[in-house]
Amino acid sequence: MISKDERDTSDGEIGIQFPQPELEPAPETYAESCGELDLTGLSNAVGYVLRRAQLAIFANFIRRFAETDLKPAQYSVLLVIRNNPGRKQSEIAAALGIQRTNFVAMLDELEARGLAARARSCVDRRSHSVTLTEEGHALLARACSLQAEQEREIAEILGPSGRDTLMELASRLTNLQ
Amino acid sequence: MISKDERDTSDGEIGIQFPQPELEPAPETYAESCGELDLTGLSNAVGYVLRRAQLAIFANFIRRFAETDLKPAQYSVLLVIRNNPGRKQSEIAAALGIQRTNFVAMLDELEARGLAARARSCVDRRSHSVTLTEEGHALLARACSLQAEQEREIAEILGPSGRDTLMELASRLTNLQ
DNA sequence: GCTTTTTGATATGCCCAATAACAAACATTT
DNA sequence: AAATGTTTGTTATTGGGCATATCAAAAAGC
Repeated sequence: MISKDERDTSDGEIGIQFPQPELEPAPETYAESCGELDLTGLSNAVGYVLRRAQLAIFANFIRRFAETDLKPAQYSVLLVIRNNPGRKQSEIAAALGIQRTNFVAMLDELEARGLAARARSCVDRRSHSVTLTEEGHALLARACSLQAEQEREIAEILGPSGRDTLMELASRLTNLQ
Repeated sequence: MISKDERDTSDGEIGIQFPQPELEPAPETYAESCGELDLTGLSNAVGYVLRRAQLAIFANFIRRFAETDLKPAQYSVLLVIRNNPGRKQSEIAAALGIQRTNFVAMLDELEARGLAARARSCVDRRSHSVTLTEEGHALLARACSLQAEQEREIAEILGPSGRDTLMELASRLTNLQ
């Protein structure tokens, strides 16, 4: 450890959890090798590659969805609400794999933006029936077409059958214990 | 919006950014439909499916790596350091797509745990050459074998060619703009 | 009636990522 | 050599995502 007294300061760039997909043979000498770094072991890791791909897609999503100011998570919430109107807050959250407790703030924001609405259930006065507002429907419609564009771009990169294959293979991994 | 005065309280379960991969036909009636929710649009989204898969792999990773107390990000850092010993702190960070600024704390912890070490470079007194300690090498060796096990499990699920295909397809997406 | 469970909510903490600002060391220019 | 600019590691701060513990109101079970 280097003492806190001998330190400097300045600043940054991107920032992702896992390395860039650039692979080069490893330097056999100890130190002063220049150029790209060796990423052996990472570029071979399925988790690493999938994460990189997923982050790229999300970044692309954010860019495409800038006009809607929707993040992937918000988009997914709106979608599920639209497809399951009137469901309980906790049901929507569970379907999304989001904890009830963390879903509160998400819904708060969507509600504050006038996209979704809570209503006390007549059947069970504890629960809230969640629905989309008209603005919610309108924005989601726009968002869906944006997402369709993204899917089209992805399909172009992977090829139609490539896309299907990727979806099928990735789906299998969801059941990993 | 429901007033803050009419509220209750309790608790949680899993919690992932995106919905579960269970798809069922959508309910055409407005409210009281029971059973699984309709996830149309999400289960068709490449980003969603990839994220679910990646999270499953990471969760599996955490479980497998419990004995090492290494998170995926830490494992990746140790790997890159081992493969590129003596490199500057900022080089390691950049290779991992981590910002210099966020890499400091990560390295701090690895150093505090005696797994990695910083050393002032003789060439450039600003920079720190990063290396693994002996314990770092030992732990990483163990970790690598754990990761190999995971890759084997994944290959079993995907089939040998399936794994290759997935890696190839996912890699292509990394270049999405 | 009493107890347990469900539901929405609050508070809090951790991890990861982004941004701004800084000081020391270097590099460049004149 | 002095002034200027850049790189490097660092701090501080912020925000998002996820987890946990706890709570009160309502409902369900006994």
